[in-house]
Amino acid sequence: MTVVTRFAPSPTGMLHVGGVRTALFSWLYARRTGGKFILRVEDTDRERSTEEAVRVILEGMTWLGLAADEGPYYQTQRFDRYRAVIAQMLAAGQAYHCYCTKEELEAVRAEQMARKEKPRYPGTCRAGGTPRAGVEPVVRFRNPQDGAVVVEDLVHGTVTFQNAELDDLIIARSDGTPTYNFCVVVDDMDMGVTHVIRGDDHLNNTPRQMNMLLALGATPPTYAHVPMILGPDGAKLSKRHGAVSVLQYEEEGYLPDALLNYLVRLGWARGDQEVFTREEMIAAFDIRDVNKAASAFNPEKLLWLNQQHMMHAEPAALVPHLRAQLRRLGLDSDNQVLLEGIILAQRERAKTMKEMALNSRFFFVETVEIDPKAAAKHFAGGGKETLIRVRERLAALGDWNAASVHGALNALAAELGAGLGKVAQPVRVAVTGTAVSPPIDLTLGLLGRERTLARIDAALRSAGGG
RNA sequence: GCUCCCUUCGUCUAGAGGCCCAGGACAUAGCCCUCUCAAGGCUGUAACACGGGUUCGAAUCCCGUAGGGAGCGCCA
Repeated sequence: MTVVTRFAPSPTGMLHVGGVRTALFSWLYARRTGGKFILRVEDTDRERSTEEAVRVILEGMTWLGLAADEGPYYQTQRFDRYRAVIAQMLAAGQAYHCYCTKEELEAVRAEQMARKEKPRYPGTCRAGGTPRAGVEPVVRFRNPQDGAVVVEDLVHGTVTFQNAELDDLIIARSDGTPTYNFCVVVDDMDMGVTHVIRGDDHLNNTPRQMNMLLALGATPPTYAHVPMILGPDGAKLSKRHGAVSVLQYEEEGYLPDALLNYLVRLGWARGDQEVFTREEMIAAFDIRDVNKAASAFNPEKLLWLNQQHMMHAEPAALVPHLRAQLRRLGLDSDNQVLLEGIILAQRERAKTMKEMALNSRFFFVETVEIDPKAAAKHFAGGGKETLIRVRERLAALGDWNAASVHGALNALAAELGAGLGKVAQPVRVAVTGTAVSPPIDLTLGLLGRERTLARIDAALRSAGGG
């Protein structure tokens, strides 16, 4: 049997890392087993669903490279089908009309709570409700009253629910629209979903859904309820910490593969391996190995992993990411050699592509502004004189590349009887404006002779007569 | 309140009765390397929630307790 998984987000909020991780698990499981991955947008709550949220879901999935084999389906486009199934269940006696009003039910609930009982529908209309003037009935599913439902969950193991604990849930509102638990059941059945991978906040819904599936003559899928992701402080993920749109990670300069790698390791591991390529993840992942406990989102580790991916990636593959970040700064270049050179020089000193772009601005601007503190430290005490001599040597260089620059600076340092630092720092400040940059030879090699000399001249002028 | 779920270093995790006075990673501290910053290497601090069992032997099995979470909606 071919595995069919699905990701079914509801567009009532931003797609955040929690949703992305369940999507990732579903996608990985499908890829791993050679199955099919479906995207389904659960937009039956028309008041809270937004176009914007749908857009983030679609763009986010694309950015992450979690392509769906089928879909996106929209539940709002399947209302006819839901209505037909409801009619069928009504006719078969598997569902019934309930004329109780919200007010009455709320009163009952309050009493039950006062008596410290589990609030539940008392079954007033189960034996046959009486139509009342002015009351549009809802439709309830006739849940079995005896026996138990056993969920063989792939991550939690066997979980048993007594039917006596379950009441008759509403599957259609008084305005005729179907409710969530019912739509899920019909969709999973119609779409041939074999494995439902979702957040464990749905574990309690599972027995009801299974009962409906059974009533409809369908075989319930296999379930896997994965733990939630907590904020960095261990509290539930909310807008206040961590729960930002996935697209925000793109803006911040994270690589999709790094985010995915981080997320897959939240609740799952294979021995001691930390860094996974997409292919390695697919080859190693099994939903059965996912942990049961919730885990806290750790931004520092994500940062570390992002850098790991930056360092392991082909420089050419990072060029589009660098350019995208440069454009955000109002800079750009199509010089492939320069861009790849910068990536090679900067990737071990930046944790995100955004940071890399920020640190590389001096390669793309005409003139740099020199940090006064850096100037004070490195142009004083002979620094300026050193700079003059460096300029002479560099101007006289035949070939201009990292190796020749390296040779010239080293030779000068040796002649001065000083460490390379004495020579490199003044130059670094002059050409980059700060005391921090990639190795000086690489930096000058990429910058080019013209700009290097011009910046040294400018620095010399600004350093004045002192 | 009731039902269901969960519990190894600050964080993510390895661990499926002896290999564990608990291993790796992030973070953190120190050292090394070094033209700056990094990256990298080495070393350190740091955990089996608690209490009972079962067993020759338990982080691993069982039962409680505590703590956390979810559900109990004409939300998804």
